[in-house]
Amino acid sequence: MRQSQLFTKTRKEAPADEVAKNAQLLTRAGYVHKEMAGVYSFLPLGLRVLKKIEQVIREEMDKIGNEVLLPALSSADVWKQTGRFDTVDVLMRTVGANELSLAKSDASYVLNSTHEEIITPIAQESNGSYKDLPVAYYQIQTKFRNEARAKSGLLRGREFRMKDLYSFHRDENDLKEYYNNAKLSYQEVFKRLGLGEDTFITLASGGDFTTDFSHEFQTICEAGEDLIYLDRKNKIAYNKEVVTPENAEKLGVDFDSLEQVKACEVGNIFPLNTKFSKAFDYTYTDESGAQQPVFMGCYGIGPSRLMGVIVEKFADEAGLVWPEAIAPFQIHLLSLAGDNAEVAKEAEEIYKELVASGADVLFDDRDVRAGEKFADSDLIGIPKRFIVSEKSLAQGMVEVKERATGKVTMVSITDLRDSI
RNA sequence: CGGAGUGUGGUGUAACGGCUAACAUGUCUGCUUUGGGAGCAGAUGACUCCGGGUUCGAAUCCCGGCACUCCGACCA
Repeated sequence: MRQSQLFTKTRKEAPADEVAKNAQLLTRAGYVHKEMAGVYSFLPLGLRVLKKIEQVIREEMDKIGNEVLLPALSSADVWKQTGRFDTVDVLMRTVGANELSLAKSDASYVLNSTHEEIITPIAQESNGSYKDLPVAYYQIQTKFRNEARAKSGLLRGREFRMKDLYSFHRDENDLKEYYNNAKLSYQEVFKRLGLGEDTFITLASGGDFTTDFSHEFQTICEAGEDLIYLDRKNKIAYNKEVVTPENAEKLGVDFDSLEQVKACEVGNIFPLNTKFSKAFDYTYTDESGAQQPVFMGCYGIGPSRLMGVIVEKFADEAGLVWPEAIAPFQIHLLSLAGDNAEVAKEAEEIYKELVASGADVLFDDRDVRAGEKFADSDLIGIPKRFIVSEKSLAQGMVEVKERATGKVTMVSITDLRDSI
């Protein structure tokens, strides 16, 4: 893509109302635009990153489930059926045509904050036999949560992207087996996103559900909202909310001996057991013809929050720094031509060859000074920078600079062409 | 949802209750410059968040609302 065609521009200063590092840099670099607190538009660069994160997740989830797309909007009835219509305070309730009441209890519709209420009846329709189980569905979609306090840029939004997977099983053992397997898939996702070393399975409260603990995936991050007690040696952590004398005894863990670190929850998995199948009266027929309750699990990852976490962890003073797996482009080609037509022509040719070879490249073909191109390139944070200038061309070279390390190497144009 | 703070050109800031709301940046013209957001000249751009009130006079003081940010609560 040509940078002259990119419709966003970079800014020297972040808007005063953005305090979080991720929001400041993503806004300055033109990746996102804030619509209101906790609600962002994803602009071309930001959308490319988001899609890449989602694609990594999709590839891993395809190994353990079937992708679907569920509606963001649903009827209030299904939420009333599980009793969560009145109890979930982040639920966004809304009304339809001809409805005047704004009382939340009168709302006919819901902007979904999670999809157990939607997927359970769907699964029920097609999976009524033991032969159909286990089965798992997932989606990557926009969720709504009416957070009382949206904050920290992409880290806690009122509208955000989420991958949610739901699994259905004939009994608790089968659920457990799948659940443990899902844990491994999650670890693979975070590893591929470059967060493997700093992401830990963390015991957290079972929340609303009938379980002792749920499992969170917490990434060490100063900007995170959670405090975890980390046992690095055993690669496990405990959310502060479960650090109690009773749990110390139950788990046989001395919490005081553990390292306390701030972290951000990037994933969460719950054994739901029969909570939702009971609400919808979802049973399956076993081998003997008897009706049995279906056991469920749910598994979430927040792609847009991950984007924020990755910015928080890798960015430096000069701007964003993307891991290759999710960078908006792999190569940032800068043409420092000035009025040297030969340099411009050479840069143009290299660009065309890169594109023809399928390389993922952003070409700064703008007629601006070198300093501005460097500053923008640092800010945008593409992993590799290729610089074509009078200086480098005179030696038949292209300068290659790594964004993350600042390491510079000179590569001959012939070698570069060969490697393309 | 409790507490605190802040709302001024696209962006960042300034302005004692008193002149035509100032400066920087951005954007547009022209010149100049060309390896780290360079320089010169000109132009463009604001019902000072909304609604009331006090006052001869309000960006400024008061009341109400809304929005944003931070701390806390919450986060199935």
